[in-house]
Amino acid sequence: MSVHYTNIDRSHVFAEKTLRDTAFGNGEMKDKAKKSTYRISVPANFSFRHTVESHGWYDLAPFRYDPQKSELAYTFRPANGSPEAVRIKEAKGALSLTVFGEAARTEVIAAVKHIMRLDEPLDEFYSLISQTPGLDWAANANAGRLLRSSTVYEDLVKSLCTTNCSWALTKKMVTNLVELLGEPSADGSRAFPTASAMAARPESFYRDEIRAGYRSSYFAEMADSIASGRVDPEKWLDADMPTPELKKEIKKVKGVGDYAAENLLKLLGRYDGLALDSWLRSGFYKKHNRERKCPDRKIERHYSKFGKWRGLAIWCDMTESWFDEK
DNA sequence: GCGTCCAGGTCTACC
DNA sequence: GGTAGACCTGGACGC
Repeated sequence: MSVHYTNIDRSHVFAEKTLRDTAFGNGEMKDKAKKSTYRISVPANFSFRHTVESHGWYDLAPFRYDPQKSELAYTFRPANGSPEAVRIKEAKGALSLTVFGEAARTEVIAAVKHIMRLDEPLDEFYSLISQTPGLDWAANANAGRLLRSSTVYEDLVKSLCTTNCSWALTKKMVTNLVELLGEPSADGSRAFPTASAMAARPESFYRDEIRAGYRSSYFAEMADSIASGRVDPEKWLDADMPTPELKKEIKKVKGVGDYAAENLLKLLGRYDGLALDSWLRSGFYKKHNRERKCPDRKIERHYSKFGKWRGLAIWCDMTESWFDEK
């Protein structure tokens, strides 16, 4: 997911000032909001840091991440209510959640489980890679859970924002969407805009305000189809169809091609596709092909031995250096 | 400061 | 099925 990945600048991981300025919204508003804390257990093979920093999503609004405190904040929208901010922190083999708002406990926990992928079984993947030099690190570190948003719709829009542009532009487009269309929570931070809020804006808004360029018509069309119910991305999560068929379904959304569809499929828990983009390709050339370009077919052959896990295998293979001890 | 070039993924038209 | 060109932005570069 170059998504995450295109031209990613990981120096921001330590951009403490920026994080502190924006981490948890308006302090005064936060003080007035109802505060609840919960604790949820995590699987034995779960790593907070490797999940949060698995790809660039933590750097996109409405996520806020403070690596110094190992704290991830996210503003989401409960099914029937106003947006609420939740802080997620590791706490001795569990996760500690602090919520500012009135959301039901079950709803908060369900959202965090979805975001952090706590119910995703990775034992088979770890067993497969643990004997593979160069990939065994991921099994040892419990890496491989790819952070996702609270809804498939949000991940779909973000995926579109990663296509054909630098990471800086991706961040800008997502930030603009949240700041200009997202509804504020009690702590002042904003949730990702609803499809209805997006559908209410004309194409010119996306071109002039969001700075989405030629993607503007895609945003407008996508939002309209989702708001009207013609497309329901949440159904893709439990779709009872083979991955190639689901990929075709996803690609019906204008603006979503092979890369974006396969990237979204990874966030749905299907790793059959590699989601190749320029960043992954250049990483492969450097690591496995003596820095020389090669056809995608060669990359696909290289990872074919990982079967249905190949998309996760290439991602772990290319991101190992992100977690080198600093 | 201005103009030019380039990278990035998808769509459309064409072969 | 494969390929070329257009789409748009922002960064890099030269002047």
